[in-house]
Amino acid sequence: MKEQTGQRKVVPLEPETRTLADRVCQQIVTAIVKGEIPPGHKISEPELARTYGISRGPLREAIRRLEGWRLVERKAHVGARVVQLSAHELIEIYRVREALEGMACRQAAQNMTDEEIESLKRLLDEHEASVEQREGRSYFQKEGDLDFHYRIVQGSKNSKLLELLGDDLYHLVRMYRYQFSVSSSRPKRALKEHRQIIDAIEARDEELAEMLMRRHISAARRNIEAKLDTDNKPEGDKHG
Amino acid sequence: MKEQTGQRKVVPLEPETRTLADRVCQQIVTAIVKGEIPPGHKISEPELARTYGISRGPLREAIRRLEGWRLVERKAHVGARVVQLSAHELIEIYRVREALEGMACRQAAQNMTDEEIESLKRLLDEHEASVEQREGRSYFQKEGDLDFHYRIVQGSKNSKLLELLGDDLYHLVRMYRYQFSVSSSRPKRALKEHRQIIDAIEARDEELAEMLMRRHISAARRNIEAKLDTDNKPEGDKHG
DNA sequence: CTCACCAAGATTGTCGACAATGTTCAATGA
DNA sequence: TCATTGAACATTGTCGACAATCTTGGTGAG
Repeated sequence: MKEQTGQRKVVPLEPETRTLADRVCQQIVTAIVKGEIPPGHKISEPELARTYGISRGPLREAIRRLEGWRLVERKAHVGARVVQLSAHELIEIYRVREALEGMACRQAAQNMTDEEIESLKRLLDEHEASVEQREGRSYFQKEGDLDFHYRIVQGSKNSKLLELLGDDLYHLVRMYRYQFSVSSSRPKRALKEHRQIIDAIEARDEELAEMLMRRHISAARRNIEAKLDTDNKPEGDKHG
Repeated sequence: MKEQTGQRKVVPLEPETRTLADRVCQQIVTAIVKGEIPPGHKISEPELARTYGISRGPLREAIRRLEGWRLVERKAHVGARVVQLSAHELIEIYRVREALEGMACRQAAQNMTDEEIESLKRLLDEHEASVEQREGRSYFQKEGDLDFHYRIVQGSKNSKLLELLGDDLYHLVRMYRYQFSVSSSRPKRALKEHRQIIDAIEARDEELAEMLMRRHISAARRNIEAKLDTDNKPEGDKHG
């Protein structure tokens, strides 16, 4: 607003305005999501404090916020652990996503700007190129899929939806995608479904958009269920 | 598991096993929800530390968890404030509730035990008595309504749903119910809708149960929208 | 040999102090 | 008169130390 008050540079340069706890919180989230700190693993305060070169104060605050996000669970006088979702809970998350993102997609059909739609279509073009080239790096595919979903939720213009999905559920989904390579098994199929969805949004067909998104996530859920079944049943008991 | 190891009393009596930060966190939540700390109000660390008689350490951790729950917002080097929802955001929450609790109600029709259904029906009997007697204490009515919804969500047996609704959204809903006396305007109507819902659940009619719940919450949302309209429109601008 | 008990070590919880940043308000000059 | 500056104050951020609790390994009795 007021930039010409003096001839000095007014650009604050954003001099690392975030607090230590904020930064370390983000680092821990990344570490958890990437699987560097696996689910169920103990979060040792002295160890992490040494790792990040900070004292335990900000670290504990970061852990408390992660606790609020339900990425870690804490027991008094015992310590914090990364949450470990059962197969059942992972399925539950996908059911919640089905309801939430179905609604998000409906609202996105109402509220997304033409510009956002165009941008999202370009993103899908990139994904298609990536899939066709079969670069083998499933990383892009995994993150790309959530990028798509994230943008839909953004397009719904419902901030509460964005908080719930973006801050709570997507972290967990990401985390378990890194762990087992879930849901990247049918990239072409998924991409086709993404295109259908954005087409419905572009046509402002709320009904269809919601239905397609629900079906898309439902398919992903059944895909995981099948995978979990084949992972659990045939091997009997491992490492006798 | 092992209880008879010695002849001493093994009952731990739960000697205040919770941590200071845990207890003060709950106290702050209560204070916020009851409106003792109103929306948008500054959360002063020295002041609260004096109030609760603790040091700033545990207090800051409690605030960080509340930040994760999105009950407070924090700006670095400035402080934390209780979230202040715009009318638009409150409506957004009700839309999210519509999707989430609709699904919860469907799953409750699948998964609630007969015992839980009976218990919930008895709760509605209590509510009815309360409404008929018109005790005037709207407190029970307000809390009673959320009790009903909470039990439905519990009955869905979907733990993620319970976390999202019970820990995140219901706090906010409660908070704004205390603030303006929202949605207690049609207690008889609401009670009738509750009865319809539990009847559908008892009949294991998933489709109907979901539809009734969505309609119930949608009606509450429109009720709020109307209230907000009449609150904002007629007065023009208040206090010159 | 097994189990209970106990002591030492490690980890978590709490506190007070200091540093860094933001805010307020009075004094100054145009 | 009004905007700007800067200094004093208050608040937030970070740290190290101590207390409380849990865990672990060893010892001894049955």
